[in-house]
Amino acid sequence: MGVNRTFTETKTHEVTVDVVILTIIKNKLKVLLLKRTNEPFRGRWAIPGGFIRLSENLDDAALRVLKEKTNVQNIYLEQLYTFGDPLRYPNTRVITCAYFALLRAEDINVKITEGSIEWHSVEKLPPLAFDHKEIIEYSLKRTRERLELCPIAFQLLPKKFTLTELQKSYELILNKTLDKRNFRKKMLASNILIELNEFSKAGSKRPAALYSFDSITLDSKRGHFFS
Amino acid sequence: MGVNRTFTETKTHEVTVDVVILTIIKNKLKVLLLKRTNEPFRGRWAIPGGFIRLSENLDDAALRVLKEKTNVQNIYLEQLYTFGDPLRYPNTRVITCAYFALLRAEDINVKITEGSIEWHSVEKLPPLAFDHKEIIEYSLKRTRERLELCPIAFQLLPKKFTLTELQKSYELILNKTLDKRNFRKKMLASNILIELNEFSKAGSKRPAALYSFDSITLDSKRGHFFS
DNA sequence: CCAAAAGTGTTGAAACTACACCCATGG
DNA sequence: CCATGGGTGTAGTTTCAACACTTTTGG
Repeated sequence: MGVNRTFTETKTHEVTVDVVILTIIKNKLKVLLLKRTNEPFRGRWAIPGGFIRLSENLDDAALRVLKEKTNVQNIYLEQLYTFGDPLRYPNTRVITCAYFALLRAEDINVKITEGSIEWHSVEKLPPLAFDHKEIIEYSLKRTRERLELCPIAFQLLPKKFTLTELQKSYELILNKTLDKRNFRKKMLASNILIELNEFSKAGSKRPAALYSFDSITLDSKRGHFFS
Repeated sequence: MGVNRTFTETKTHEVTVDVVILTIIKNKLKVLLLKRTNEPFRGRWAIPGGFIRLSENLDDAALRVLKEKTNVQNIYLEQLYTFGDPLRYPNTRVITCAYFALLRAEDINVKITEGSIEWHSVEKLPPLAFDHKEIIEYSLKRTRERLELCPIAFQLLPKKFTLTELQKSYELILNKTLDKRNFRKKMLASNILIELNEFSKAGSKRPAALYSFDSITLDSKRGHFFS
């Protein structure tokens, strides 16, 4: 099959889950990377992953990996794609079922130990182990597609946020600037925002109105957004 | 993990590909099913599948399964989702990477041996092995989503087709009726159809204009349709 | 009083929906 | 000549893109 490595067909596959964990920190879209301590690719950065236990389903395996690394639950988690090129992993056949997760920086409950687990800006990734660059890029593409259908950007924002922050998160994900008036019009028209009667003054001069997401409306629209 | 079956953690997973093969026959959306000759689920209908060879990537494995059953190549084939519930397969842990394929009935080059390999209408499926009902339903959902973005319905039609046939294929996939004038307007405006100067008289009274797809335009729009 | 971000409306273009009748042919 | 499916256009609505100035506050 065009592969210049021989395999014993009696040998079996190994199966892992890998999770692309995305968040926004300081106005940058970031991905969580671990520095590998084992061969292969010892010393390279990689997205977190692990073997799937025989008794757990794939979503549970991804949640477990996520929880181990970030200690968060209850976030947006979606199966991304399964990568199974025979050469993606040296010497062994490892098929990985990749997931991606979006979470709020404020919810992350883990010590970022400089040098072994770090957030990296998605637009300047270090050299990565295996095919993890491809996996991260695909997760960004998928996130963009999702965002155009449903407002998953929530998942990246604090519970109370300004419209400018929401717009910034859209712009970071879609990697383009949006028109402020059109953006606000569309968001407010969608009826998924609750205007809190609170104001943020952080960083700005004029206080900005805070909003949160209407989880009830959102649930009722789930069928519409997520089909 | 909420599973009332015990597994030896040293045991390893098996990994298969399963392929949902869809076509249109006699104005019905059909899926290819095989009658299982082995346990488990001996005698039940199932979608074609097989183990992934250590030296082949997932797409190649799906293509191989497809070719074995239908002897066609060069069709629309897309990875669907990976199903890995520990209880989906009795006694063994089998993770399956599901694909779906769309193909023209006229291209299918295989003896449909009544009773062991058959086309079944998707709206009245027989009892199926494993989680194959779920897999088929998910493939229909995905096909609908794709169709709203790009005209993959081509893949189900003969090379020359009438606009009515094209509309019927949309209606079968989307499971709703469409307005004839709006449909034709939109299709013709998209510039992906070539009007052949030929006419079909099959089945109808007035001859209908035949069209084919403009593969050049289609390729150049691939970025637009498929992103 | 000035810098900086918040906030706000209108207009034109494009896309979509709804809707009803005549046409060409085979039998 | 009639039954059958093929073929066509318009008007109202909604959605989207483009675009610039005023307001509020902190310093």
